[in-house]
Amino acid sequence: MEVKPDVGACDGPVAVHAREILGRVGDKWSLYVIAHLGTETKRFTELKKEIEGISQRMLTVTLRGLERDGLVSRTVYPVMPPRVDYALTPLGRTLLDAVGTLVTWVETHLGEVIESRARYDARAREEAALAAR
Amino acid sequence: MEVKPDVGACDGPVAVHAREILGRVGDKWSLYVIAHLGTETKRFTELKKEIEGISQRMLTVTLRGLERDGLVSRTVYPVMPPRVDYALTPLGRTLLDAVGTLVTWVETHLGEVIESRARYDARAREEAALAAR
DNA sequence: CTGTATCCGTACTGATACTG
DNA sequence: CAGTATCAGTACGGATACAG
Repeated sequence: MEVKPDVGACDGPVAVHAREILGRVGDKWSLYVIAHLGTETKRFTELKKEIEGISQRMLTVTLRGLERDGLVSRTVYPVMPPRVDYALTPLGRTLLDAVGTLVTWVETHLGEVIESRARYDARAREEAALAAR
Repeated sequence: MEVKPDVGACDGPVAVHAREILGRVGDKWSLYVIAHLGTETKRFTELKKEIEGISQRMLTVTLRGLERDGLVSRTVYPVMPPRVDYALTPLGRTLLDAVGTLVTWVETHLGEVIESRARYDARAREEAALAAR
């Protein structure tokens, strides 16, 4: 796929709003929620269990944001105990490709990034030691 | 492309570190810097001018982070006035696809997201007004 | 079960001023 | 030109308690 090297270089409406959208998609949890939902329908507690480390609050906040943006649908069943289903909307499902690409990239190149960090930090420590003299 | 619906569902090392990597890639500015660099080499000020709204500090911080992760190379020319060139490394260039997919998605679906937000907010206001009685 | 409300520490951010 | 240093405001994120 061809990459557009000049996102936002033009100052049209797209550039103006692009950041807040990426802010949603790129925030700490949204990508995880989207990836975990995939094409399935899941309940609140299912997501909570599967997405390791997310707090109840953050899951709620993230789901609300995604719902507001039309990426996730929320279905409440008025039963006791309550039951709420979440699923990607058609719009949300169009994001799966992009998310999948990113996730695959991370899985593929994670090792290289970690090694690069280690090298960088080692070099930084050396230079700091040198400068101390 | 096939999406893996269960990122992090397994609790291996990938799941452990995936978030910090996505944290780098998905932070407020990294995607912009990567997209703007593309396959070109650019100077600090060029990037500063092209990426609307970024502060000098944040551009520095972002570039340092990307350099640490091995995604961006930094070349200093010891001349007066100083000149520093930035470019994507081969590793960084492998990210262009993923970034491009996301950027394209945003450009394509931005309108739908904004409309959805407007609808959601309008509905929320109605319900708030109803509840006030 | 699926939330909401609140508190509180921290990390991020931008503005500003200064340097080689 | 290309940074670094500092500081103050804010938004975020987690823990906890409580409710429908």
